[in-house]
Amino acid sequence: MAAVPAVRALHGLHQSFVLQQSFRLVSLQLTSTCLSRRLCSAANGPKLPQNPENESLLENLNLMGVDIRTAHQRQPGVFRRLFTNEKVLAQFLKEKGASCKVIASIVSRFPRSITRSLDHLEQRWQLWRNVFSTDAEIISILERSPESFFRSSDNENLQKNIAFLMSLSLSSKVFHRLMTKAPRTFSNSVALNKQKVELLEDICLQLGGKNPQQFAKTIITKNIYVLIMSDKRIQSNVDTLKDFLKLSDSALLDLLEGRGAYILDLSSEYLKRNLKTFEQKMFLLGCDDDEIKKMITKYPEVLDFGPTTLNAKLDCLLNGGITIKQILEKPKVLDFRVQIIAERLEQLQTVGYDLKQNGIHILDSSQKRFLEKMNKLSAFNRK
DNA sequence: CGAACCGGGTTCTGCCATCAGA
DNA sequence: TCTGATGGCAGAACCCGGTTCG
Repeated sequence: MAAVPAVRALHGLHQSFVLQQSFRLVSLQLTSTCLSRRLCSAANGPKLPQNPENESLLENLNLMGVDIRTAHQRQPGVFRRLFTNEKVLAQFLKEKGASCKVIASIVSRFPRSITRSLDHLEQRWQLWRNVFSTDAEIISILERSPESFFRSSDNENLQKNIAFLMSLSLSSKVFHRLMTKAPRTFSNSVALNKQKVELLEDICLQLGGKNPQQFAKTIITKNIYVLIMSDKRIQSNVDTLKDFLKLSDSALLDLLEGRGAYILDLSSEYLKRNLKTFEQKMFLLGCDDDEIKKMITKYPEVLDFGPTTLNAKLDCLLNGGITIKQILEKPKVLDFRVQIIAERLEQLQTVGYDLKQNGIHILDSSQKRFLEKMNKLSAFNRK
């Protein structure tokens, strides 16, 4: 991971950006004008009330290998524009190392990308390059999610966002991850991001926390997706956990700052539904309210399993001779997928491993560790 | 030394609704 | 009335290994 000296690089960003802007404006305007004369497509005649589609644009997109049907379906308005920059965009991305196939895919999925000017593209790219050390990293994000890069035309907002998110003093590693894995965060308006951070701080204060800034930082560090989730969802999930678990404020705060942060971004209805089915299943298995709550507090990720997955895992363990009590004590054995749990149970049986006596912790180990253990057990059996 | 604890890494877009401005 | 910009939504687990404990 080229985690880039993001912090360092971005420190001087503001000053250099202002300077760059005034300098670049002159040179880029020239380039842009020249390029646009040569490369922009233009429809015949002025804009008509019927908004006819731009023929030369269609031709260009076809040549580029763009999936016109998809593009048309997604943003039909683009096709009626008099001026578009598809050739400029293609050239620009090509210079950054994107293949023709990737460019076609980007335009197919987010046609509005072809409305951006060269000047705009260069500014935006530069802002991203202050976080990433190579063009290739940015291209791979663009390929994955063209919308994240292109949806907003507001470079100033992007710059402000970077500055704001930097001000949260996230580690450079986390910042890099945020921009790589949740690039949408950076096309939110700064106001929205601020509002989301404030929400996290408020939740902390409501629960009697003393350091709201640190709390927000911890939550974002553990779950980089919280900033692209609605306030409604985050608040609802906090409320759901609070209502169900009936924890003290400080215990809930601990939970959220710990593993609980990972389930904050779940769809709130999904979380509620899983909570309900989990509760029902555990009641059926003879657990009481207290045990169920303890298990969730210990291992909140259990709420990330849909009913099918949850039941399959529990049944697999129970059929393998493990008691529900053992699972309550060590819920992390549910971490691995059913297939692995089943395979391990079978392997353990062949070497005569006594799960009742030795405990079930062995199921919660990496493949490497499990294999090592199995080898030892087999060797021991041969003696 | 092995067991147990603990936390970290991966992963998240593509579509829809709404609103403001042209 | 059309378009672009923006916010929000659904969807849904798994694996690894460092460190501490006994």
